[in-house]
Amino acid sequence: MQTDNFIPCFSIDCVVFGFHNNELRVLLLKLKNLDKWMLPGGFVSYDKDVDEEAIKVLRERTGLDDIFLRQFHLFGKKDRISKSHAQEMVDKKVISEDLKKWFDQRFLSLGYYALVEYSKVKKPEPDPVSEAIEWCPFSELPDLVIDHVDIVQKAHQRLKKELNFQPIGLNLLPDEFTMSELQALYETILNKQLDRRNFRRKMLAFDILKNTGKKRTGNAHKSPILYSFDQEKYQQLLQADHLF
Amino acid sequence: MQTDNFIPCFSIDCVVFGFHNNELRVLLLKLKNLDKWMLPGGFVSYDKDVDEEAIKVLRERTGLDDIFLRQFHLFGKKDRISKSHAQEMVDKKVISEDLKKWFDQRFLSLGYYALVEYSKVKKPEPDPVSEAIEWCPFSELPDLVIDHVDIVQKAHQRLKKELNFQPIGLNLLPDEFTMSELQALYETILNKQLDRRNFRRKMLAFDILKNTGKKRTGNAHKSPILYSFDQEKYQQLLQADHLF
DNA sequence: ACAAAAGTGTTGATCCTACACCCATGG
DNA sequence: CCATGGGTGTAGGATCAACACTTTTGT
Repeated sequence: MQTDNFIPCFSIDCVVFGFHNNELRVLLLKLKNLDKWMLPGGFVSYDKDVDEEAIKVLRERTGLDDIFLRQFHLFGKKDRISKSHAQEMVDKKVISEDLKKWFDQRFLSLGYYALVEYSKVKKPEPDPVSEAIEWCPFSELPDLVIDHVDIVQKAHQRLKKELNFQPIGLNLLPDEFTMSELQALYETILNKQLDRRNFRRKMLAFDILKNTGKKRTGNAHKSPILYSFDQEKYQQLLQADHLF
Repeated sequence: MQTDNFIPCFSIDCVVFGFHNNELRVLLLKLKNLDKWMLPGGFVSYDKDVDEEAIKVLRERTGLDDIFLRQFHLFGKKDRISKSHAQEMVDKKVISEDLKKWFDQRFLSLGYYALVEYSKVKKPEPDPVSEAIEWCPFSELPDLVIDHVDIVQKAHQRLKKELNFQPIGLNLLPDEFTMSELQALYETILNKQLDRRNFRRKMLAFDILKNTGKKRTGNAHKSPILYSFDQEKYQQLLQADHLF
């Protein structure tokens, strides 16, 4: 790692949300030789926009390019990283000795959250510091380094709030999906039950769903209609950001 | 200025909103020897929380301590500061030669916005780089350095959005105020007219206003009731952050 | 007495919520 | 044929927008 190119004391952390088996999940890296996990993140080169670097992190980790990605908070407490953190990383051979100085800095970390379609993410090779990359259920996060739990929680709070202003789903669901699947997504994020019939009515009223004419069969019940998003109207609504 | 103590490449900018003569205003500094203005801001010491430093900037500039202050965006474009900016500051003797190196860095700037009560702010002495400090009308901002116009605009956008989630006014109005004054504040921020009667009903429904029993006289019209905020209920509502 | 802002109440439209029935499908 | 989830409609309540009349004050 060429740390000379990086702006010092500054990092990026990305909370990547996916949705699978009716469960909200977060993409996490397992640190080598340590029973701790971390958010995918990185540093900012002197000649790159901060947002660019965040996009790069996402691309490297998920292979996805056109992604919903939002900056949401700068974590800047002076003692957010414990004194022993870098030393422990060196001791456990997570990082090499010569990187200790870099990781021993005080870091301000800018949090981003991303919404991605679970199935489209090719699970990539772990990198030099991590031995695994996994989709962990949001409801039972493993031990995370530093203040990464706070970052995930704050990202979720923000996501919940944004639901009031923005349509959501285009980035989290497959191209075709049923109304129930869309509802399950909302219920998971908001962590509360919604009325099936009212939900449908409301969603259709937004006029961002296209009935594909197809149905999903094989479910031992009535076959539900498959919908897709009307990309154009969806984007319009995203811009508008009026209340939902 | 002891730049050694500061985290490099990182600054804070504060958009301080005030309300006076039915007008939204922003606190700005006029640069010495230059026909440009800037937002009050500062840098972050290695041993201080970022939020602490923002509070400090506000205290130094307004004399106020207990202030509504929110982080809202990190401005991180690589070319947000023009190459010639630092040189110009040196040429015009805004900063001394030995500070050129510091100001020639690439800076990421964290934007905060604050709401303050205009009348409580003692207009302080300008500092070494500025020759004046003024409340400029938001609707007709002067020439600002770097991307400070964008920062102000984005702060205003965010403020508008937050109005949907939070009560506002406690920080922008004097202790006692009329319903019309409160309405004028909302109308100014939202930049649209509201119905007088519906506004009153809605506000009273929130149950955060106390009728002081007093009236404002001397206006050649019916004397309006003076209200004050019920601090306790106001704070409760702030926490709750449900929709307004 | 009058001009102008302040206080108050009502009505219709709209939106949201709660709820019940029939339909289709695979087992 | 039946269990189960999927599709549809409706009635009551709450909320919001639009609007008009009366009151108070200084001049």
